[in-house]
Parts: sequence; C-alpha cells; structure tokens
Amino acid sequence: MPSGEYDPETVEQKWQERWVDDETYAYEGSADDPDTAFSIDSPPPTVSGSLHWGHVYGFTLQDFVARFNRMRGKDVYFPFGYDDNGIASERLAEEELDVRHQDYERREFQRMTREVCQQYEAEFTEKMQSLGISIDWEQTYQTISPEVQRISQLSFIDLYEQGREYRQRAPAIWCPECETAISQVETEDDEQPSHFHDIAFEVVESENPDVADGETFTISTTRPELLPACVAVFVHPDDDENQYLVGETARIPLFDQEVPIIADERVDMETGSGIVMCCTFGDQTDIEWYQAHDLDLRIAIDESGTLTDVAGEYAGLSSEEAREAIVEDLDEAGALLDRRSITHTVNVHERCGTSVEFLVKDQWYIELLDKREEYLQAGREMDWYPEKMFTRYKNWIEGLQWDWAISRQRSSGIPFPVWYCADCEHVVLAEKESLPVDPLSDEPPVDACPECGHDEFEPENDVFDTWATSSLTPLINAGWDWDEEDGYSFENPELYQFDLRPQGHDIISFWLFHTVVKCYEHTGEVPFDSVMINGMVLDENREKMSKSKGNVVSPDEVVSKFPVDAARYWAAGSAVGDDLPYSEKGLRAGEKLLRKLWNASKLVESLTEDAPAEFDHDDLTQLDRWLLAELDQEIERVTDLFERREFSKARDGLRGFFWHTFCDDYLEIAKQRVRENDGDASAAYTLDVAHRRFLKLFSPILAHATEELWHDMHGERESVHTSGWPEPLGVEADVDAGETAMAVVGALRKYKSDEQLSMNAELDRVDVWGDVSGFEDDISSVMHVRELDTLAERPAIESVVTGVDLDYSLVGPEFGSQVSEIEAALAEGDYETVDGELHVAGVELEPEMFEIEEERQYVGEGEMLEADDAIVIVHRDD
RNA sequence: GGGCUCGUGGUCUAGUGGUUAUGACGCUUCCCUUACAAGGAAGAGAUCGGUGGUUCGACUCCGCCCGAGCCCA
Repeated sequence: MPSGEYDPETVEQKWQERWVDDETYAYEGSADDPDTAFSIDSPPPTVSGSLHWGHVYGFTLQDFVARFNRMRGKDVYFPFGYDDNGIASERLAEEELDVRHQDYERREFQRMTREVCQQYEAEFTEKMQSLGISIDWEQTYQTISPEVQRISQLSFIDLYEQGREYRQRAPAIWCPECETAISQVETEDDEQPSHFHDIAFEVVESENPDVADGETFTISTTRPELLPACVAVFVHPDDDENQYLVGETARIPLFDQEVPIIADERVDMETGSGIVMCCTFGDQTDIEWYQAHDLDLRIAIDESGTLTDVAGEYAGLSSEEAREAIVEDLDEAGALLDRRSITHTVNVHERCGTSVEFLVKDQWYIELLDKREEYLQAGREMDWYPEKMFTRYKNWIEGLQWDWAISRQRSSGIPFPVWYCADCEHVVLAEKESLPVDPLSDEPPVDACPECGHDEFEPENDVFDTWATSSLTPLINAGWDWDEEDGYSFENPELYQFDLRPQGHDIISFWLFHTVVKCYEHTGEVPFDSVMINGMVLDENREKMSKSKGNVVSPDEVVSKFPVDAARYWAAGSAVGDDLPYSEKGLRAGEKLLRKLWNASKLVESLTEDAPAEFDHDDLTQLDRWLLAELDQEIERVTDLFERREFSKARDGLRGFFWHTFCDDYLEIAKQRVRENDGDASAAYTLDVAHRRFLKLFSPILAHATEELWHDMHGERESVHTSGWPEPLGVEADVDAGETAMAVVGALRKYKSDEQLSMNAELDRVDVWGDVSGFEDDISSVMHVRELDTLAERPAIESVVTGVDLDYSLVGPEFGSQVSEIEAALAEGDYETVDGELHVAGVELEPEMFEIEEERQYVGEGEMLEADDAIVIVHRDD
C-alpha cells in the first residue's frame, strides 16, 4: 500500500534489480511471424570509460518505443552491443597492461584487449541497468569477439564474390602520427599558424617572344618541403596577367625538375600570386589535378612523414626538418622572395590532430558510386522519425565523391582474410568455413597459386576500418552466417528487417549509411523499417557540452540527484530529432509529476478498498461514465502519439489530463461520493479502473513509479510493462453535459476565489441554465451548494450586441476582396439581420458565416457567472 | 563557401493560410480544502528575429537580411 512520501531511490533500485533477475524483458523468440517480433538495432557504444548523455538520451528514446511496443503485445528484441573493436579499446588495453600492441601477435593482443574490456563492459551494463532501459541482457555481443570477426570477414568475402570490392593503388588520406590510412570523414579542419613562402620559379627557355630569357614568376606555398614532389604549375584561365605562361615549362628551384604550366579553373586566384604548384600530393586538389591532367607521380614523403630519395639530399629528413632546410637553401639561392606568418585551415586527423598527408597505397575499396540511386531508394523505403532527417542522408549520398576505403594500416583490428600470390599478386581468400582467420598467423587455403602455380604467398597486413564491422550490427543481431548447406542465412530471420534503428543525427552520414549499404548488399533487403534520429544533449544554455568549455554535466551526477523516472520524463520533452537542452527545471517537473502520481494513488487506494471487481458500465453514474469516456479518448490520443513517436506531446497531454481532468475535476468529486455514500461502488470501481489505465499509459515513460504502484496497489504479479496496453472501453456517456458540468464547477471555483471564499465555503443556492443533467449532485457536493436548481428558461438577461464575428474560412473564399468593405461596415454598425441572414455592405451572409457577439448583463437577483455555454446564478443569503 | 535545421511572453515550448496564439517554469494576488502548500484558484506578461512580397487574410507560403546550431567543403 503506498504511504508516506515517494521514495524513488529505494523503489527504482529495487525494480531495476528485479527486472534483470526476472528477465522481464526477455525476448521470447517463439513466434516465427516477423509481425509479432519488434526488433531494435542500436549502434553499440564504444566501451571505454564512461557513459555520456548521447547514450542515455538515445537509449531512453528507444526504451519508450520498446516499452510501448511490448505493451502492445509485441515480442520485443532489445539487445545490447559493446563496441570494443577500435583504437579506443586498443589504447585502453595498452595503458592498463602497460604493453605495446606491436609486441604481440595480433590474435594474442586481441585476447588481452577482450579481457581488459570486460570490466568496462560490466560497468556499462550496470549503468544501463540503473537507467531502467528495458534491454534483454541475455542478448549481448562484443564487436571484438571471434563471432563478430567471423561475420566481418564473411561480409568481406561475400562482397568480393559479388564484385563489389576492388583493390587499387590510389591516393589515400594518411595520418603520419598514427601511421594509418583514414577515411575522409575522420578528418576535420583546423586553423593553424603557418608561413607563406613566395618562391621564384624559372621559366625554361622558350620560343615564345612574350617570355624573356631567365624570366621568373612567383608561387606562394605553405609547404616548401613539397618542392621535390612538384609535378605541374597551374594558372587560372581567367588570369589574364599570367596567361602567357600557359603551355610553357617551369624549372623547380633546388631540384631542377621541369614541369608543365597548365590552365585550370580550380586555381584560387585570390591566394598568393594566383599561380600555384601541384605536388604529389599536397591536398585534395592536387589529387584531382593528378587525375584530370594525367600528371606524373613524385612521391617525396613516405608513411612516416620522412622524405624519400626523390628529395635528393633532403632524403631521410622529417617533413619539418626538410622544410627548414629547404627554406634556408632557397634563401641562399636567392629564390626565396618572402616569408610571412599566416593562419590557414589544414586537414587534420580528428583523433590526434596531426595534419594529414596524401599517399599512394594499395587499398581495398567497396564500390558505392555506381549504386547511389539504389542506396537513395533504400533510404526512401525507411520511415524516418523525424521525416526531415532523410534530407541529410540524401545530401550525403548526392555529395559522395569517393568509394569507401576499408583498409586500415594498423597492427590491431579485424584482419582481411586475404593472401596474395608472391609472384603474380593473385588474390587468395580464406575458406568461409574456417573464418575467422588471421593471415599473419594462418596459412592460406591453397598450396599453390591457382593462377600461376607459384607456391609462396604474402599475407595481407591491413585490417578493416571499424565502420566495416560497425555497419554489420543488424546481421550480428539476427545471427547471420554461412554454411555449406544453406549458404548465407539468419539464425533468427524474423528479426530482419529491424523495426527500429536509432541514430544520433551527427552520424547519419556514415554509420547509418554504411549499415544500409552493407546489409542491403548482403541480403537484398533494406535493413530497417524505421529510423529514429535523436538530437544532441546540450547544456542549460543550449550550447554543446564539451570538456574544454567545462559545461559537461554527467548522467551519473544527474541520476544521483534526481529520480531516473524524472530524467526519463525530461528526455521525453523534446521532439524526436531536436536537440535536448539539459534542464534542472525539466527534471524538477518530472519529480513533481511523480509526487502527484504517488499522492493521487494514495488517495485512490484509500477510496477503493471495497471497490467491486466487476460493475455493469450501464449502471455507472453519469460522472463515472463521463470520466471513462474521456479516458477512452485520451487513450486513443496517447496511442496515436506513441505510434508516431511524438513522446513530448504524449507526455504533456497525458500529464495534463491526469492532473487536471482526473485529479482536479473527477477525483475531487469522487472522493466525497465515496466518503459520503458508504463506499459508492460506482465511483470506487471507476477509480480502480481508471487508475490501472493511467499506470499503463504512464509506464513507458515513468517506468519505475508505475511498476511500484501497480504491484503495491493492484496486487499484480506480472509487471505493468507486460500487462498490455489499454484499449478503449467504449463507455457511453454524455460528454457534453459532463464538460458543461465541469465548466460550472470551474465558474463556481473562480467565483469563490474572486470573493475570497475558501473552496469548501457553503453556497446557499445556485441556479444553472444549461445541460448538466446527471451531474447536479456532483456539482453540489464538490462546490458545497445547499440547493442547486436547473432553470428551464434562460434567465432574464439583457443582451447588448457588441459586434459581429465572421467565420473567415467561409467568408473569405466567398467574398474575397469585399471582406475589407464588410469589416468596415460592421465596425460602423452599418448592418442588419434579416431572417437569420446578415445584410451588410450590399451583400447577404448565410447564418453559418457569422455569429452575433453579445455581452450579457444579468438584471435579476443573485450574481451571474458564465460557464462556457451555461449560465450560473449564485444566490447568497447574507 | 555549399547544404540542412532553428529563431513564438523573462525562460523553455505547442501550433498552423482564417475567432481572442498552446502549455510549462518563473512572477503577482488569494485560499492550510483530512492525497499533495513541492497543492489549488485567479491574474499580469508576446506587434510570433528583421524586412519586402504572394493573398480578401501570413506566426504559417515565397524572396532577401540578421542571429544560433549541425553536417560538408
């Protein structure tokens, strides 16, 4: 029995433990029908350190969907993945064990990483459970596990066999610090101080009379160390001043290679001298030029950022050392015209902040560009919550310029299951049944090259980009595998396609997109029925939380200060897809609702001790039927909103209905009826029924408090979360009369408030004109009216016409530009009504087009109140 | 530089071509009413970022400008 004050700390922890112990949220898996299963594929969070708001918010929104669907009778599959296949966990293991991954065999190091991650996984599990997320803890996976490695390698082989993958020597974005290739999306811009160097280039002797012997021109560069890599010089076609150079040949100072001077629109005329050198490779444009003009390759910088033999005497220097040396020598040679400090934007690796290089490497690619239209169509087939987020997916695909590079030159990660013939470079794949393999430790499946018969093989050193694995979570969750008999198939085919994919809006472009591509190619089916995009959690001032700003509020901190249910209430407060600002006010509002629910429940409990379990709905009083009918409407509304994932509206509407209609209007009356009418079976029954229904409706959001009350008050064994969503009862009621009655009560409350009377002050006599039939006693009892009469006749009032109110939605289309004339005439009072029609400004308006506004003045005894359509007259004897 | 999103009382927020623009928090006044004063009742407070246009009518649609954010260059 609920008593005293609500104690969320005890209650929440109790239920969190019991839900896990009882496996309340276990996926039954007995149904084969995909319509009965409701499957969720959450992007697994990186397991290193602590849970942040992005996780909490995203998972809480998913939990609303999961709980709602579970209540609706769905068999919900809500798994959890730990992403520990990546640099973060690698670093974690190295730190924790004080080792270097290079010192271990890849497989051995991964085993060690798995062990280190276990404790972090346990911590994550505990935190997720302490947030009351209804995850099935029997359904978990680690992205570093051998099972997931097997799926990743199967995925590679499947795509290779479908001809969707290729290996190419191609420019790769390279981080010299991490010594790995990275993808375009792993780079970011950074403003850095640098120097602009004006360098004189000599024009090679020419037949052209416009070019003087020994003529020079100036190029400006921030990277003089790339001079040995220079393969061309570019001039903008609109650059009249320098146009005479086009077609000539330039000689590079210090290095003396001769390069063509070419016109191209990609030159930025505003920067430096407007003449620019093109190197292998300084930036993205250099690559474009290399491809467009079929230029030479002069690779002057290697993987570690060291200069190569191409740089002659500078070979072996780091690029910084080489820069200083070259600048010095240029100066000596008289070719350095100027050197000045600037800040400019450079491309850096987002993880370490090092400026990236462009290298030419052998890389594996997944082909994307040829199927852009198909992937766009796949995106269209999913339901987007909110719909507008589809645009981001669309823009991303339309802007794609590169296929997807999946090679990473790292020593740890999931290896490519590939060997190459040492002689002819023929690709040898691992056998599918033997996966996972590591070519560095395992032998290839053939003794001799099927192509040339050579018997030596080179293992592929590279590992997969982590996205190549992260994009497989639907396949991991549904148990995708291969065997001789069935080929590729699912262990749990009913889960695929997944009903819900949650995703932060910042990573739609790669995580979601890549997942759609991979799964679509493997199964021929779009992996998700719907995508739900969550916004970012901002601080109280709507600014992004960041460690450098010091405005980070941790979830732990909040949950230790506020009930989890209050945090869930707050999380339901933004439209899906919008950012969610951290808000103590929001949390306190949640706490208030919990308190209200608790206190109201205490009262309901005290009133329903003798409530009958059954009661013929036709025999309920008007008021009780009215409440249940209103509740029916609310159920329909809330159901619809939950289906559309408009949690904020569902929350606010339900809160308002519970607080005002149920507590303020109904409960105030019902408590007196039960107390005064010896238990009042009709009211007690209604309270009991309504209260159960409220708990169900609130349960997806206020998961803990509703569970506590459900068990405590209604003695149920089963969890409220599996008790079934309420269906409308279909109770017949005079809803209009009920609403009029509530308006009358409201008018009387206002009267008492205005007259500074207490709410339980007695009123001698009240006359009501208006249909409140069946509610008379309810009004009298709650407002303490001694004698309540309903008037057959409208009380004598003087009506003063104050104006005419037009229905513009009818008048506008009908009369168009005459509307302003009509309005002017009405304002003048220049109109008359004839047989219900309004004659004004030379036109006649039908009765439905207007309403005569009247102010009513009561001239009889007592005081007149207006309550919607009803009129209330209060008589006081004093 | 390009794309997308968003600017509504002091703060947060609903809303959409057509009455008096929703609600919450805060504020003011009143009320201790045996579930809850962390409650209840009432009230004040907004020319809907700015500016042009379309329209009989714009918070809503369109253009431009200003401001904030995200993604991509």
